[in-house]
Amino acid sequence: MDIFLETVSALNDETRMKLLAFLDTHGSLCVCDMQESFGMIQSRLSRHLKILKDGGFLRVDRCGTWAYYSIRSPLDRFRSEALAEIRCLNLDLPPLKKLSQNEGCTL
Amino acid sequence: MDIFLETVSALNDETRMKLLAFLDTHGSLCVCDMQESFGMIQSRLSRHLKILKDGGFLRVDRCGTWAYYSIRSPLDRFRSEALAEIRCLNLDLPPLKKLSQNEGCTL
DNA sequence: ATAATATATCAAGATTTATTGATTTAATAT
DNA sequence: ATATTAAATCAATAAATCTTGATATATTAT
Repeated sequence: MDIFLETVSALNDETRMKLLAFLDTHGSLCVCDMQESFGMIQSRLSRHLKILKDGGFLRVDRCGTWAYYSIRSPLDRFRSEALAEIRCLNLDLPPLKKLSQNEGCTL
Repeated sequence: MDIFLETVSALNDETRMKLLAFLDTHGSLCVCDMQESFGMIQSRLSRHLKILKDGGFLRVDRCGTWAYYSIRSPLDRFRSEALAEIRCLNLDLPPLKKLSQNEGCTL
């Protein structure tokens, strides 16, 4: 029960739906670029990303101090359907602002 | 967005997951029987059932003062997957206590 | 008409979750 | 070593949700 509730409650937030849609569109992004794109403070983003990761939606690749988040693949059926629903919502997403000049990492 | 969030937040509660599992097992039930089975006060159940109905999971058939709730059919893909997940959880459900002597309604 | 039953809704308090700003940890650059 | 940058975590407050008890509405029974 708890595991599924954790998955559901990860979905249960407008900010997190937009983050999923954003990562779905742009692939792998570091926290600072999402922070810049969404105009949110870092602690807020970090918390939401952790909830999405714990809910089984995201993977993290660490590279020095950078953390690159992306949508886990493959997703199970429930999470896939959730993502499909989110795609259909045509959420109003901010433009991607890439600030990080992190050439050292190849993911 | 709001419609899908309403669907997700309907799922986002342990009591409501159990109600879905209970109705999935027993079919169509009136509020008073669920109230008796779960040992919950009526206003609490009524509220949760409304949230599940507004979230698109349940239908209601009214019959005099009785309201019979059951799982909507057909469910769309997302809600079907959610129900499938809930079935797999093997939730600890109370035994069904049927009190209502409502023979007048044939649903 | 009155009483009893089934359900829905409302208001208040309790609980949970989200946001912010500050602090911490760790890696990189000077 | 010091400063800077990226990210995570913590504590306090704000906001949303859940629970309870009371009330309202509507139907059925006497």
